[in-house]
Amino acid sequence: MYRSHTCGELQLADINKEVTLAGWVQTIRKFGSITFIDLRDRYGITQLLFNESLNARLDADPPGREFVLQAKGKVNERSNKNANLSTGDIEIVVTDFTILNKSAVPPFTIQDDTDGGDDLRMKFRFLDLRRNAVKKNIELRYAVNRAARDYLHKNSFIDIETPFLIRSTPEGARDFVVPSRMNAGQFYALPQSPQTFKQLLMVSGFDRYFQVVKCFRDEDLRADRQPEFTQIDCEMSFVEQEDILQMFEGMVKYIFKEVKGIDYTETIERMTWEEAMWNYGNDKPDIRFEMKLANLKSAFKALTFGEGLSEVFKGFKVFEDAETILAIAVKGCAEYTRKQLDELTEWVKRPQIGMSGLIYCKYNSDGTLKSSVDKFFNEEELRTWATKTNAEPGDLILILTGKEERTRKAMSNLRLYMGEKSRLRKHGEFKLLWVTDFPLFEYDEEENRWVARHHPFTSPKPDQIETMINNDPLIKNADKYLEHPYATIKANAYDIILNGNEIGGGSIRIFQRDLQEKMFAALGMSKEEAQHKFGFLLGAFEYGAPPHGGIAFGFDRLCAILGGSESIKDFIAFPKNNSGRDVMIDAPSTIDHKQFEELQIKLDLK
RNA sequence: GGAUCGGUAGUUCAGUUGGUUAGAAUGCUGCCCUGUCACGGCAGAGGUCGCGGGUUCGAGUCCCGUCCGGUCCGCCA
Repeated sequence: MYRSHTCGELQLADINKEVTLAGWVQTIRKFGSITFIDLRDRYGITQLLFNESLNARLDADPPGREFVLQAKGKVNERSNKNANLSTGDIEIVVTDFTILNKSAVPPFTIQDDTDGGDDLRMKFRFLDLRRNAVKKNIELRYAVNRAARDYLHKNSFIDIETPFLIRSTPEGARDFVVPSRMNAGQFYALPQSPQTFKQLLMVSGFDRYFQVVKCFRDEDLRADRQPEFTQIDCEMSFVEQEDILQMFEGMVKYIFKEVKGIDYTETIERMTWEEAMWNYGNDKPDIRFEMKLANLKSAFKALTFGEGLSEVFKGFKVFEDAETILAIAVKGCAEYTRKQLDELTEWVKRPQIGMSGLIYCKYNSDGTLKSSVDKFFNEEELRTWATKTNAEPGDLILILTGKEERTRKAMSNLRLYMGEKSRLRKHGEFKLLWVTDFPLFEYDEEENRWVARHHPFTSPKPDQIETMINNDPLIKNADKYLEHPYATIKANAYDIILNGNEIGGGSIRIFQRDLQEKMFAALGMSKEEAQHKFGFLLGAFEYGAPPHGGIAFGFDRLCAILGGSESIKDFIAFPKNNSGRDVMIDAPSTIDHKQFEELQIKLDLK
């Protein structure tokens, strides 16, 4: 028996017990004839006291940081207690000890606020995971996983594994491919999601499926994007959109309760994609704060409730030429100094935002208005801006102008930036939101065709199926794609947003062969091509496919947000870096000549 | 594919206008210390300034290239 107790459990009640502990040496504090060693394991830290009698043995075989140590002794009440430690009332008076294994000096300190940089921590991830700060993230991840499974199990979902070696489909993200030795010259692809398999499971009659499953996408990475990531993938039969929203609201709320102890009792807010884009410039708004975008002028044709050109802009060229003029009112910022406003201007001019300038208008607390464009507008005109932005005395109105899409995106970023600055994005506050009625199609100007915004298995709103079927997807003049009927078709698709992050998304699927074929045709796929790539699914739809729909949650991202972090790397035991490398095992790597030979593959690197 | 920030002791960083022997903290090693818990005190070791080239009497510092890492844009159905 290596241990009788863990390093996190002994209390005053255990005094005088003979115990054996095993763990890692956190710190050693020597005081001449007595020595303290803090012993750490997964559960906590317990102080060991080595009296004079053990000095000879300590000198002969001195333990160091991160040595694996087994210690036998008696639980003793401390004379000086440590309130910072859960076991701080007691210590172990050691009678015997064994060094189970030595350790090299670790390259960084195993502490909450380590001195190690990211790169080094990733190289020695196995040590990094010993740190409480990282360990608790991994534990939180398991708690979320367990809560999700628990909820889904209670609701009759069953976990079914789907294959990782599948066929490549060029729709969507770039596939990771795996060469097949037994089928030389052919390749598997790793799934971007188990989408088609879960739909086939619906045809099979498993009417409630889920899987906590790895997905793979060979695209460039970000702080919240890894090449392999985990989804909570779910699908249900005989459901409408409302059924899905209800079921998975329930799941998210259950997770909140189980993992964070939060009673999220209020109904989750909903808005359409149009409302989100119009009011927040973004399809995943952070609704912890208002600061809605005021559209002073908009040419956003895909939105059906746009406003016309206002008369107040006459004579000011920047406004007259702009496709869009967007404004926000930032609460209580009318006192901003010239320097602060210049900094904001610089911020929007950065290449990532890409605006050419920022117009401001201070709505002073005394009710007067002062703008950066005073020579074009009188106070009366400025007041209409204040009305449109719902500004009050003391607020600062910020205005961006330019091309529709770019300006909307920039303003959405500026809104978040000002929200952050004004501390409106409160840590520890969680606000969920459903965004519904996404466009079914998006126009891809490079490929010069419509692409599915969600994926090609998403169904159109029932009353818009006619629009899809009766219109030729071909566009002669690519500039005018917004005027094409396809631009207005909405999908039975929905995203769930948490604090401005998309944590899940799904749709009601197409389940009839002919509609699915029409969809492929709309995406510019010939009948033969569709049959070749998705024949298995089209075929299955002929054998009694039930109406179905589902959702997939970004598990890593959900964990990160619940853990109060922006980066999902801290919630993945062994993550990859920005270039998709695992710096610990140094992957990817070259392979042997023999392996190439077996695969009958010849490298020809450019 | 692009932008941007960084790379100096084991680690985290400082290093001025290009100028003597490249510093601090922490970690590490040795000695002292019976109640510490960020222990303390004394002493010591520790550097290919990412790499390659250039400018210069002289480069950690300036220029060019390159590699590595972070963040972002494009991309991510």
